[in-house]
Amino acid sequence: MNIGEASKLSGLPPKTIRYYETIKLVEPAKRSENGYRDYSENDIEQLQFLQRARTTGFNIDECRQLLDLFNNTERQSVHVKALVEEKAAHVAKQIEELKAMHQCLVQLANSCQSDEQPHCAIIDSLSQNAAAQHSENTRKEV
Amino acid sequence: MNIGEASKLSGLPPKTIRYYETIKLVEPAKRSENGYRDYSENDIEQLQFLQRARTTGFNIDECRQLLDLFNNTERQSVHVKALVEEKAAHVAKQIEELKAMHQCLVQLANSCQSDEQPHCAIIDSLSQNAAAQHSENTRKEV
DNA sequence: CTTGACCTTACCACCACTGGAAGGTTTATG
DNA sequence: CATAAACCTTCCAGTGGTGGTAAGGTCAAG
Repeated sequence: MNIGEASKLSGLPPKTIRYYETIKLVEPAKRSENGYRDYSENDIEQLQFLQRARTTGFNIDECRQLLDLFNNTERQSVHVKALVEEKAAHVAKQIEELKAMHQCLVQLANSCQSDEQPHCAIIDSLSQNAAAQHSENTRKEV
Repeated sequence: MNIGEASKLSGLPPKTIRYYETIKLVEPAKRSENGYRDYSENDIEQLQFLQRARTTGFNIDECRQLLDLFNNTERQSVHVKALVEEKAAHVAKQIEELKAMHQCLVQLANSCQSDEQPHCAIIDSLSQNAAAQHSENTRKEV
């Protein structure tokens, strides 16, 4: 089957499938006589696996490891779980960072009196002395 | 002052400062007779402003807008606030997405019996039919 | 005089694609 | 049968925000 159909079945754009081949994430597909890539059922499975793993949040390197485990019938499930848990911990950390960032943004927004005047506590806060936002009269000594 | 000191005062690596110049995020710095970049107090302020805005989570394009507002004494604080609130909403959305991803990973990890056997519910779940994980005897008809 | 710490430009690499150009092949339609 | 549309191919460039390196100029200290 051609790359177009493989794309539909796997949910990955043709470009991405070719890209995965160039970075050796998947084996190069067989070629038909006309030079077109020709995908087997097994190839499709791998591509679907990758599509799911990517949308689940694994990056290419992690997908490579998962795919190795996927293709290795000697695998031990404890290894797979370790990989997933590591990833979960990483995502949890990202969430914490974003929460902090969000909190910071909300505080900034709240500090602004939001009118047609040029004076803005957000600008003050991002400029010069971050301490300024802690004093009530956020004065413009700049 | 040279770029090294500007770097220390602003918290931005010299590379990043030069990069900001090439993408015209900041005005090109004056040059000393020897060709070295020469930074003024005002330049440092702008760089510090950028450093804070970046670590607060604004990307380059958003920094460009913030910097315009920073430099525009005719600004209306309501515009600044709008920018920050938009960003906060965006970050909130990112957090939700990551939470969903985290939830998915945790479920995957929990579904795995984690032993030395090759059979693994995580692999099953990422491969072929996601429905397989719902049946108890996740058989290998593949 | 030499060493080392700075500075300069310019280029490649990263991640995970995505878009486009230029060209070959197949299929559908007139 | 001619042509056009829809495929397919490879290759090149760009994204964001640096990091790293190279090759070279400048400056201060011993």
